[in-house]
Amino acid sequence: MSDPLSITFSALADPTRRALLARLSEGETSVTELAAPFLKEMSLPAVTKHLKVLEKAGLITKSRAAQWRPCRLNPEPFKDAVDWMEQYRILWEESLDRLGVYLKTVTKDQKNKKGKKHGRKK
Amino acid sequence: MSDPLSITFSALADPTRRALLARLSEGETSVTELAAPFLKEMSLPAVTKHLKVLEKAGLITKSRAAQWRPCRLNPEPFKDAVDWMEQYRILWEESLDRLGVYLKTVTKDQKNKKGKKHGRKK
DNA sequence: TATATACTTTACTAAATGGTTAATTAACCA
DNA sequence: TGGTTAATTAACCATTTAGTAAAGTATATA
Repeated sequence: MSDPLSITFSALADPTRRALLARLSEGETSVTELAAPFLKEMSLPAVTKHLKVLEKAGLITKSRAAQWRPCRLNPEPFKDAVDWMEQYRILWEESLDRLGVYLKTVTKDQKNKKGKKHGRKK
Repeated sequence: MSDPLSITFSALADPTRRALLARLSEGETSVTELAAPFLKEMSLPAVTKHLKVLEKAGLITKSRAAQWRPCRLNPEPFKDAVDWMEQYRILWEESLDRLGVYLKTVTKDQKNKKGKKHGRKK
């Protein structure tokens, strides 16, 4: 699993990393400041590792300023992931629509039925 | 890592699984037919496992018809993932724009410079 | 120079992931 | 009944992932 899209989705598949990205969408910050909200749940090296995952996915970049490593967002790989999803979102919403139409057809004379599952026929 | 969004992104973080979803966006099919394009690269049980990952993420559902298990797409969790991404896409495209403006400011009197890195000042 | 701050690296562990082969279940068909 | 097709389950293995504690590096500051 080494293709860029997989690496991006994999990086996004963790709540800590998504929270780090959310924080970074407000602007550049240091590792310590990024880590602060998580230090009750995990250690600083754990956050460093998460940042490394994001960095390898190309979602963030680190620079150097004295002893700090300011991190900033790099949205490009993110855009590729959105593009992949949008490509199918359309199709899938259509298929949802088709399902909707189908359900409407099937249920149009069953207006008093409440349960979504286990509905008996006729 | 057990929250729905993480499970969804994790399910998408594999090229085989994305290809399975792509195939399913054309319509319902059996496991054997879904597996066919991958049987040079991996075994049928491997595909079954991938389908199980997609199923646990709620991205597909399986029904039964004789000895076949037709699979179909279930786009709902996928939409949640798109929604999360869209939420930040806007912000991040804005930040790209800001970076673009900034770079334009910085480089407007350096039109003959070629290297992006290691550029000497003045 | 010594100490504090900001981080990273190393070495280790437990659990999850992605694959295998072989056996098993389930339905259909002759 | 016996055989074929469709798919899953079981048992196993190697690799990756996510965390830890402790040591190390680099910069600033007193």
